[in-house]
Order: sequence, then structure tokens, then C-alpha cells
Amino acid sequence: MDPKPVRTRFAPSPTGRMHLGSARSALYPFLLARRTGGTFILRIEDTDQKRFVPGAEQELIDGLHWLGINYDEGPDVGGPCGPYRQTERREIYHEYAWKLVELGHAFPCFCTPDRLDKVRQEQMKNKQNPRYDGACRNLNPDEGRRRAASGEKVVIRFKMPKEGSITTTDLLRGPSTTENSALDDSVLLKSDGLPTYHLAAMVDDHLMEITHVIRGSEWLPSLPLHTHIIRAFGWEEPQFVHLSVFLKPSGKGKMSKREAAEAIQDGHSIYVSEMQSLGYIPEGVLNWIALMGWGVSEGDVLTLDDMIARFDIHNLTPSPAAMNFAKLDHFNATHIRLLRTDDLAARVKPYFLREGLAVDDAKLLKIIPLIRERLVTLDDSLPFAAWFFKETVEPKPADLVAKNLTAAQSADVARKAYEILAALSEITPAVAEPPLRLLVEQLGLSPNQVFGILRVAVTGQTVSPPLFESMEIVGKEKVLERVKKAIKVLEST
RNA sequence: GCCCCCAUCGUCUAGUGGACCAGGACGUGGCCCUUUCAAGGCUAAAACUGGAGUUCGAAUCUCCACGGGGGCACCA
Repeated sequence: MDPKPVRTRFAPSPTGRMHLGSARSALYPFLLARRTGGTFILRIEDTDQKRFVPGAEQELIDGLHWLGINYDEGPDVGGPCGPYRQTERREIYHEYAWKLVELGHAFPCFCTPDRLDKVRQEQMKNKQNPRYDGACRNLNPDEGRRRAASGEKVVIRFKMPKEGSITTTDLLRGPSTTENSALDDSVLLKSDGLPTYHLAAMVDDHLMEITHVIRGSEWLPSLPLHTHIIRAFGWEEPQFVHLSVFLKPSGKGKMSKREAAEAIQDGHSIYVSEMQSLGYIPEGVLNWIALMGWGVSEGDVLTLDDMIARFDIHNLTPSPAAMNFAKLDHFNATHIRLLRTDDLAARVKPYFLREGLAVDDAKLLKIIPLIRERLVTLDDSLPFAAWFFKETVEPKPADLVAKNLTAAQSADVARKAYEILAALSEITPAVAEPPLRLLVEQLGLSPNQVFGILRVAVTGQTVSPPLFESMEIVGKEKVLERVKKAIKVLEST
């Protein structure tokens, strides 16, 4: 066993919306850290000032917070290895880049982007692999340093060995050997003084003592480069785990902007920040993304705590996974049903308020058990229960007419039901249901017909929570008032 | 074009040479329950990409093909 405490990290770049793929990239290292009693870190990789999006970092932080993926060290909470924002660490990268030059594993390069472009185009025309032509590779380091110090635009490139090969290891895929001749002299430090990912991530993972690098599979092709860099410094190599990508629901190609838009049409989203307003709860979202790329044999309804207890990095799967929103709905509904009544009430309340409804908390608490198992998303509570918080309901006359009955016959049924209800001391399921069932029998009708009329009369809609329980919450006075009104409507139809 | 990765029901997956006529979950069909809508119970259909090897024996190991995905920037 490795005695070193586990340290993992989520290292996003603030260049856009936080999508579900990022959420999963945060979840797994979080789970590993929590599972092993280790430390989980948030590091912001903001070295690309061109693609920087203001507010993106906050969205990331909010998203993690909403999901319950808490980090021990990060830009807003600090920690012993800070700063945790790469733009605040530029001197560090500068130092390490030049150290690599000193060690003979890197070289300063003064080639202009213009010239490199031309070279690249020439190479492509000749059907060669586009790569650095090595113009500055053998420059005298001292001269390079001098020119750089004098303010000349300079870049530092890794000095990839021409010969030999390197064997790298991905925890899920095993070892893989790459010929060095297939690798390029990649840029490590840009002319703006900021590092590229290759340098920054390796330096930070080392300084932050990251033991397991869990990242997207788009990094797999650059693992040989990264391993070269780490070995050039003489550092210990962390375990590398490359996660598969999320594919669009069809399984053909990865999620794109277009698919994201289509998902929205459908009441779904791939953006964490939108999940809440769509009525999803973190438990549902987490369960869904966790199991895309993590195989459990049985028992797949998991809370975050369950995941921590059961997580094993070796059960991650290397193959791409297609998004299946139907499964998200299933997990969301399942976790909603698992919520305590007061918890669910508190979570559902904002959706009523959002519609401008005045919510009575005590009443809401009584409604929750009636709608709980009917909800897929939290906002589904609106069609089921919004009418509870309205003074009056406006049933459609056609809905009040029972199946296979005329309006006049329906009115007659309603009148008889009214008399029964009016005579009751109170309207509860226990008191009201038996006499009304008796009425159903006496009239030779189906429960569906009689209760249907009452349902529409009282709730204003054809689909509602259970009738008698609903009537109890509404109260006798309002029930009678609404049934009376329904009779009038039916009579005038 | 070059490099890399992946491969089990429609989808997510279990499976690490015999315990697999391949298990679970979502979805789908049927039945039951039922005052609507759900939920719940039972049940059905549904997969090892193809070929060649290794082996007494292969979903599991090797190779090839096909397929899918990713990467080839002074982006991450």
C-alpha cells in the first residue's frame, strides 16, 4: 500500500459553462479523496487569457457547492499549497521553465508565429506531420537567456529526445509505449510569460503533491509529453486516470452546442447551473453522472455518502458513455421519493413562489405526501399542487362531464354527492369515502365517473393528487363551494 | 494525413479462462393493483462487432479487419 495520503484535484479552466462532464471530472477525484481520508483540491487553470470568461470561476464554485462536492483547498478557501489560481503563480512557472532549460530538457525559442505558420503549411502541403522544425533547438542557452532578458519575445519549448521511446501508464488502460520521434517540442512557457497546460499542470500537481491525476481522456495523447516533463524534473509520477467522454444520446459523437440546445427543448440540460431551475436535485444528477463511467453490479441508487463508501477507482470504465436523460429522470424521481417530507417541502417551495403563489407552509407539508411519488422533477409539483394555493379553480365545463354521461346526468351526480358531503361533520378520507362509494353503487356508475366529476370540480383539473386526501386539505367549506359552482356550470351547459 | 484510445441488450453497465443457454439498472411490451396521474408487485422481449489464433475450455488472452471516439496550437 502506498503510505502517502491521497491528494486529488479538479482543475477546470474558466472558459465557459460548467457542464455535466466537468461535474463528473470533479466527482471522481472528490470520491477518491473522501473514500481514503485524503484531500480534494480545486485549482483554477486560467492561463489562457484569450478564452477567459468572467464569472466562469464563480459558476464552477456554485456548481460544486450545489452538488455537494466540497473541496479542502481552493482559490476561495485557501490552503497550504496556494495560490490556487494559475495566473497568480506565474513566477513559479517561469522559474521551473528556465530550470528545465538549465537541465538541458528545454530551450528558449525565438521563432515568430508567422514563420511557424509557414512551416506548418509547408509541412501539410507535403503531407508531413505538422511539427516544430527545431530552428532554435541548438541555440546557445546563455545567448538565449541574454536575448530573453533584453526583452525579446521568447517561448520555452520542451527538448524532446529524437530517439528512444517512453512507456506511460494509465490506471484504467495499462502501460503504453510511444516513440519519442512521434512527439513534438511542445511550448511550455508562452511569450506572454504564462505557461501552457503541459507545464502548469505538471508543476502544480507536483507542488500540490497530487497523488492521482483524474482528468478527461482528451489528455491521453499528451501523457507521454507529461511523463517526459515529470521525469526531466526528476519528480515522482502520480497515478494517471483518464476518464471517458460523454457522448450525445444517440451515442454518435460527443455533446455539442447543438445537442445542448436540443436537450433544453426537452426539459433537460448538460449545464449544471440549469439543472436546479429545471427541477433536478443534486442527488439525482450526481447518481446519474456517477454511473456513467463507473460500473456497479447491483444496487445503483446511491447518495453521495453511498458513493464515498463504495467508490473504487478500478471500477471506472474507459469507454465513452452516451447521455441518457431518461435515466436522469429516473434517478431524480427516485431520490425525490427518498427525501424526508420537510426536506422535500423546503425544496419544492421556491417553485411555487417562482409562480407568484402564496405558500402556506403547514399546508404544503400536508400536500407533500400526496405528490411525492408523482414527481420526476421538483417543478412537476406545480401541475399537481398549484391549485391548492389558489382561491378559486376554473374547471373546463367539458371536463366536468363524466365519461358516458350527459351534462345533465353529471349535474345530477354532482348534486347527490353535494348532499352527502354537506351532511358530513368533516371531510376526511375515512368519513367521506364510504358514503360516496355507496352512492357510486346505488347509481350503478363507476368510481371513475363519480370521483372524476368531483375531482374536476374541486381541483379544476382531470389529473390531481388522490381526491379524498386533497379534499381534506382544501377543507369542507371550499369543497362544497366548488361542487356547487360545478353544478351550476353543468346545468348551464 | 499521422498518432492514441475504446468495443457485452436501444442506453448505462456486471463480468479479469470453466460457477454465463451472460447478471443488474433505465427504457419498451404484458399482467396485477387502482378514483385520475403516479408509485408498487410480477413478467416478457433484448447483447458478447467480425475473422484468425492460444487453450481440454474464451465474453474474458493475442493478432488482424470493420466500427466508434479522442488528439495532433504561444487552447485547455
